Amino acid sequence: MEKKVCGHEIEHKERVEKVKADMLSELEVEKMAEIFAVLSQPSRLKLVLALLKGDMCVYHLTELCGGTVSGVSHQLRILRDKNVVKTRRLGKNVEYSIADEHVREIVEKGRAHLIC
Amino acid sequence: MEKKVCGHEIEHKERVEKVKADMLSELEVEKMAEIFAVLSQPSRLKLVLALLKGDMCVYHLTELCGGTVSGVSHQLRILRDKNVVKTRRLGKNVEYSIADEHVREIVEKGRAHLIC
DNA sequence: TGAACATTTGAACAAATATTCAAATGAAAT
DNA sequence: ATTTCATTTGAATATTTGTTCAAATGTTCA
Repeated sequence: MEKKVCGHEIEHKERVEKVKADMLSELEVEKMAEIFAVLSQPSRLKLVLALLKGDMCVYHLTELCGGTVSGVSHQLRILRDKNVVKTRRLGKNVEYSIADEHVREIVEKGRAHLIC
Repeated sequence: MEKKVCGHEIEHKERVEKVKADMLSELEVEKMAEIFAVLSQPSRLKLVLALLKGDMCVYHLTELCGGTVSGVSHQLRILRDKNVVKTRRLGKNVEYSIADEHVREIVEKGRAHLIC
């Protein structure tokens, strides 16, 4: 006998097991969450948005995004550790740039969601 | 006289001003960051991943994703407040589903970044 | 109406995270 | 070599955020 709604009967339990089977592993979910975590801080997202428009050194990023140079450097380190940005040294300066194009896509999708 | 690298000279200041001009507002960046923040918690992301496979009630989501019913309900509330999921009541149960397709796209992009 | 079930809420606690400030490192020029 | 400029680091504080437990709400069915 079938219930209209889930009353946690066996039938649904089987369905749950099926969905469970092709869920991502705990580790994969955590890795994925990290990408979003990195973009979830306005101060950091602002840095990424700025870098999407052009490569820049810490000083200019600070001018553009506010805060202190030290603070910005801390954020950039996190972005770097999580493969969102990369660096190259140019004399006394360090130039930051977006690490790969996936980042651009993720950010764009996020922006699209904003508009709705 | 032009320097090879940015020594924070006037020329670059102008470029910075130009980029600043078409940056998103503080509020827009915060709104955008919120979307990512919501997906940045493994426990929450797992719920979203599950719901992308099918609509479900709190109880089943808890079975699938672990934790306590109360905890899951708290997370779902956050997801709901941020327009990631929506609800409809079905008798005693509340069925959760993904609020809009943008969510799917964002999550997929995040997953793509994972693979690289 | 009251008993049973499903979900939500609030408050308290615990854990994770950003930001600040001072000091350290790295690179270039004098 | 030492001074100057650009960036990074570490430790401390402050803030935000997730999780838990107990109680409350809403819904159905007898």
